[in-house]
Amino acid sequence: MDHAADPDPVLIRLREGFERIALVLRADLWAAAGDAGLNPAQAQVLALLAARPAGLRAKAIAAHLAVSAPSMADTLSALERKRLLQRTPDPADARAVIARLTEEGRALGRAFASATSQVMVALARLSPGEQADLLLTQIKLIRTLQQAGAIPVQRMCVSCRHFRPNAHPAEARPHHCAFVDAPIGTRDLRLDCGEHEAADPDVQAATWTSFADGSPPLRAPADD
Amino acid sequence: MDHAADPDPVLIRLREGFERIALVLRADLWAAAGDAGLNPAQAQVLALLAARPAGLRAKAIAAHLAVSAPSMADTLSALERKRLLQRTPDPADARAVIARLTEEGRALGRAFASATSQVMVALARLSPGEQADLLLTQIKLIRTLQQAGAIPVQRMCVSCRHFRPNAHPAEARPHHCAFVDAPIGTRDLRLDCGEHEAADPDVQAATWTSFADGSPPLRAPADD
DNA sequence: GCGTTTTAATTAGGACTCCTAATATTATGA
DNA sequence: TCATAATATTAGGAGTCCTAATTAAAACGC
Repeated sequence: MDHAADPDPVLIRLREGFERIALVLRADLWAAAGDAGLNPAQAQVLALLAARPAGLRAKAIAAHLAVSAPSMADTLSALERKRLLQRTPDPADARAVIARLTEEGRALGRAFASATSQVMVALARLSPGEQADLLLTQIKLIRTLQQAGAIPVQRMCVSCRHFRPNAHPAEARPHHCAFVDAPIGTRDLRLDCGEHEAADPDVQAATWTSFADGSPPLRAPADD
Repeated sequence: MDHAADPDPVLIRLREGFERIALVLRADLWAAAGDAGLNPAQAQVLALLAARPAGLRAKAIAAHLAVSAPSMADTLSALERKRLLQRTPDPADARAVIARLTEEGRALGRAFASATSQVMVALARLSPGEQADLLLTQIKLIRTLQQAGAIPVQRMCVSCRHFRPNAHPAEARPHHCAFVDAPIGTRDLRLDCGEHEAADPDVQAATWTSFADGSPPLRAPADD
């Protein structure tokens, strides 16, 4: 397998930690989904699409949930059979289909997305500062994974054109969202915001530098 | 579902972050397992048992991987068919079965447990301090989940009778492992140590207090 | 403009996970 | 001792998940 230079042991431990937590997440998902007569794969699709009123292409859903397109076709068929989802042809591309939730599906998806789980109960016992640090670390990891092509582009604040890092230096909520025109702190940063609009690559890079370094914004705040 | 008082939004975001990372972990596992003609469930069993030379009961394996006993029986049968694992009756309890890896299974399991993954590549880009903080946070979460009964007891340093928190205050590696008789830093803390021996509950509680607060050890270091 | 290549989705086929319920067997305890 | 609990497995069934092959539409090259 990979005998070329064993990796730093701390990396293995951190991966193990994530794996342990992932097992609990999966168990939580079985519990929540099972109550509704579904399984984790179906629940994940509902939770994902609940935040996407316009729907998503089958291929994009597969990419977001890290399964193959045929696997996703199976799951979409199961959900359509259960009247929780509809597939319609994409007007912009006759090959593609767009999957949207029905009303019932949307209600279920929202419930899955906001349901309390055992992992959240454990997270609640961390201090607010630890929660903020953890969120920041997750954002860094997700950004790296995204840049490596391991996951599709996420709708995070840090890549949004409405995001103004360190617009209010030295305050508890140093950043700013120009869309809602409100200050935001580290704990408020979204991983999947419905209002996200990707900034230009150059702006994204500059925004990230400012965000990560705590330095003042590098660009004129006039493009909104 | 759970309409009683929506949870703190930051908890949902943190769970989402873990979910994103969990998807990558699963994809990594498919990739590694697929190369060996296995699937994630089988690879997880091999990785778990590779660290348990004495083997583990079927029920315990199921608990560790958060699946039902019949599901685990399926997976164990698949692995036995592939000659990667053997089931033998437990001499201490004629109802129980102990699963052990064959030589081939052990080699594969070790490879899975130490293989580099996309998540580890991303983790490597964090600073050493961030890695230490993240590991500490994971330990806190895992400990809480363990106390809540969401996961079985783990073989972590912080619950081991050989662990001496803050034995070397104000040093880079403040803790100490009496088994290997060496100082250990936060980054060295194990989540699953083969030499783990559970300390008495009272001692565990005192150890945790000292560890989490950074205060000196509360007990006489004479029980080893 | 028209063939070639690429892309999106699905079907086909098969291994296997995962569940609940039921069963056999052994341990535990009133 | 006899009922209860615990361990594992079998039975049955839904559904995930893969790769390979297929259909159809879009994009590209010249």
